[in-house]
Amino acid sequence: MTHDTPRPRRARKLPTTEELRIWRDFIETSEGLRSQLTARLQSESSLSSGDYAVLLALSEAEGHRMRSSDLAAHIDWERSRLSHHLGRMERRDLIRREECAADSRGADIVLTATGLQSFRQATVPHLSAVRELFVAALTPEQLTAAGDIAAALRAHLGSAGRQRGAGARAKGI
Amino acid sequence: MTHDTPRPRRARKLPTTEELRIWRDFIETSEGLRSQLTARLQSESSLSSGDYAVLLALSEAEGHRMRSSDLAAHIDWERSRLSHHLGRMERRDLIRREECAADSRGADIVLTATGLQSFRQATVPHLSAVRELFVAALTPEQLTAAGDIAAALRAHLGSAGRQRGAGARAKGI
DNA sequence: AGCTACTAATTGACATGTCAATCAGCCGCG
DNA sequence: CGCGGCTGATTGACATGTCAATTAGTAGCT
Repeated sequence: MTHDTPRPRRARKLPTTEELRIWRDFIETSEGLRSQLTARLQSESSLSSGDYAVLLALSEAEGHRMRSSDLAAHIDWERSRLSHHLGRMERRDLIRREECAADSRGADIVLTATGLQSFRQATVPHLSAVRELFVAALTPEQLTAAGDIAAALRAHLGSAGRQRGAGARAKGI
Repeated sequence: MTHDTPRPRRARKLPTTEELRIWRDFIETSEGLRSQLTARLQSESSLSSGDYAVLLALSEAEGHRMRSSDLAAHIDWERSRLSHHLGRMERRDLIRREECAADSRGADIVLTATGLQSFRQATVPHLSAVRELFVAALTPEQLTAAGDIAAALRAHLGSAGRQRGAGARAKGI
């Protein structure tokens, strides 16, 4: 008459077919959106969404310059990712690295004239693409709902997630 | 007192600040979700979401085998992407390539025993993660709304997008 | 000063994606 | 047949990401 763990009585509950369908629709659609936006940005301005995020942050920063760490925190990237990306952007003359006066370990990332110009040319087409592909596709109610859903998911991610490495990523698209 | 093109009256309409905020929330949150799911999958089964998509398709295929092209179409990947990925999966003994009897240009991709086992071990934890991070975060109304929003965006993408290369990508997460 | 611990940033190795080029085998048609 | 064009798949070059070192400089403590 033992009664220890007779049935698995699993803690894990699985989604229904319908829930799974919605999940797939949701995630695939947001992927599709992202890839469309990225492709347009690329073709209209030769910038990747990563480039855009970096340039946006720098263009808003005082003196068009920012410490590498601060930049990474601002756009929520890992530092090594940023470092690699800055290397590529520096080769294209979009940004420049300068020594940091305050802390000689640090690097100041500076927006170049070329970088600023590229960003300025990119921004209007990009924003209008956001409007066309996202905002215009939804009714006002749906748009509001999308905001609520994002907030709910994020709140949940913040509490339930976080256990495994990754947090919210990929700001600035 | 001239009145010629005093205002640009641009064809492009831009999103409002609020619309842009929702957009960013939406896209960043779905990125965060994706990265969480990917990280969990990785840590619980050493599979990437790409691996999972491929294994899922093969596990449902007749004879656990599929022509490379069909597989690519099924999961909506570019062929070269699939080819590279299959190379990596083959090295890990998750799949095997065999000559295709019908068309000797073709390749049959076959699920190995190892691959099937990995997939089977991954599926319950993965689905329960979907439930935990997505389904459980939303009210039933929000879940429905999420489905509607995805459908609306997808329909719009299908008509307005498509002009530039990329379509809906990244199935099977 | 000297030691230790912490922080900033980069680097290297490798996984993953895209695009263009290539290579081989199929097929229709003179 | 045989040739020109299409299709299936792979490849190479390179962009992008992640993770684990590594390098260099700062700071606190004795």
